[in-house]
Amino acid sequence: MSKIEKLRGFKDYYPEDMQKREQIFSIMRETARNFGFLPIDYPSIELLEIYKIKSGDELLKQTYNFRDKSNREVTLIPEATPSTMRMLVARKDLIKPVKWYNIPKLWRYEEPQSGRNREHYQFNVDYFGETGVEVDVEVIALACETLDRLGLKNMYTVRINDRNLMEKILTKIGSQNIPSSISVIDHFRKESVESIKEKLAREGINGENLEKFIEFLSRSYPLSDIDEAFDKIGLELLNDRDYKEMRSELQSIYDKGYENVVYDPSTVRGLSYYTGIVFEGFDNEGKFRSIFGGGRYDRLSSLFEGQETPAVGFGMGDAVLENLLREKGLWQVENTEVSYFVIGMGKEGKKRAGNILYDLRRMKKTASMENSDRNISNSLKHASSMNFSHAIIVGEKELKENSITVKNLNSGEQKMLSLNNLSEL
RNA sequence: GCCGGGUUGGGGUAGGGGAUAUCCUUGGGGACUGUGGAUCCCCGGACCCGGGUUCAAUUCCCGGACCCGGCCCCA
Repeated sequence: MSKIEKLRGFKDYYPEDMQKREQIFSIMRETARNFGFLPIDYPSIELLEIYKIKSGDELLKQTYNFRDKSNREVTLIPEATPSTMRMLVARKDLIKPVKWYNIPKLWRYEEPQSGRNREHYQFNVDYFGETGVEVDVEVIALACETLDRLGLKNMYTVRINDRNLMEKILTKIGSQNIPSSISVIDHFRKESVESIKEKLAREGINGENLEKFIEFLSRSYPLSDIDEAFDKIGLELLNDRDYKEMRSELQSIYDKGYENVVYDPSTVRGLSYYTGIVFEGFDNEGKFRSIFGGGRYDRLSSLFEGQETPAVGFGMGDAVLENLLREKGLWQVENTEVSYFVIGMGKEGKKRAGNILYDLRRMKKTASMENSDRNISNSLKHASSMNFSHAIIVGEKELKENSITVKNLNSGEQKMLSLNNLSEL
């Protein structure tokens, strides 16, 4: 075993996996572009300070931070939002709305576990400067469309909720501490009902209110069941503005063809800065952590010394996505690319093969050539195991006739082609 | 930071206080100097690290590293 070891929690990517990753990333980029989002990028290291603005010590403990040679406290970026915010508030001339995406590498210093490494990529999308149902919908729909294009249609469910609505419910049923109650609800699926009840009781939620609320939390609601659920909990919220907005968002997402979306009161997201809609995507079987998550955070920009700018966005990590795609048998790359392996025989043959190789490349064809002294049998074996779609053979016969032999390695068919007609390939 | 389970060639494994460490696969080569995937043959390649016990440790004990999973946290 080598003494040069990989760092804990990091992963290598060999071509067989890297090709799939690149394919996934191009689907993400293309989908974002189709939705009118533009690419940005930012450094992988930031001053530790910018994470202190919106987060507590807990996050700082989990960053890859260090002092640089000028003794500045810096960190490998643990999340995308602060850098994006920094860029947004630094430019006052940007035309609104600002629609940005990117796929940064992020780092977190914590114990590796399933779907979580110390380094990962996150597809990050943000929409700044506008509010309203259709804005939220656009962001959620982009997440859905991306997953659909990855082949996951009907294999995931988006759970949405609204922070404002949740706060109204909590107030009405007697919560004395909204943020603290939110964080109890955030653990709803992880802890026993008894433990949740006990904690909510401590927040001031008791009696019939508590029973009804627990029942309300216990399931999620497709479009058809929401009114009934809100009627049943009896808080007279059916005509509430936030309720109606949440409801029409659900309706709109559904109408756009993304039907696996439900209202889920237990989806609240742990983070304190969300101000409106929050959402998370899960695989239908509930085997993995969330595939993506996000929400509206209209007040965050003001913490970065900018004006208050409406914002909604999501992050989609590569690790859970990879787990899910592997489980669904969607991790293979179907190699449909046409590629050539040029085999020259003898000194003259090799020389000619070399020239053809570069002609092919200038024609934007993918091509390599045999540079070992193998016999033709082994060369073909090699070309085949390297997944070339075609072999081009240049031997004595071809040299004489100024031609090449093109062999399709999948079908076995082969034909002669004059050098003058190389463009017919 | 905490808890559980692991670690034998590149991958998957067998074994076991003393032996040339098993088998499959991958990789390289050949049979096959102008036609691949089959078959056969040959070759290369491993006991995670450190300490302890012992005449002797890859095997037993302790510690560490790493891997898998869980907790905390989740941006």
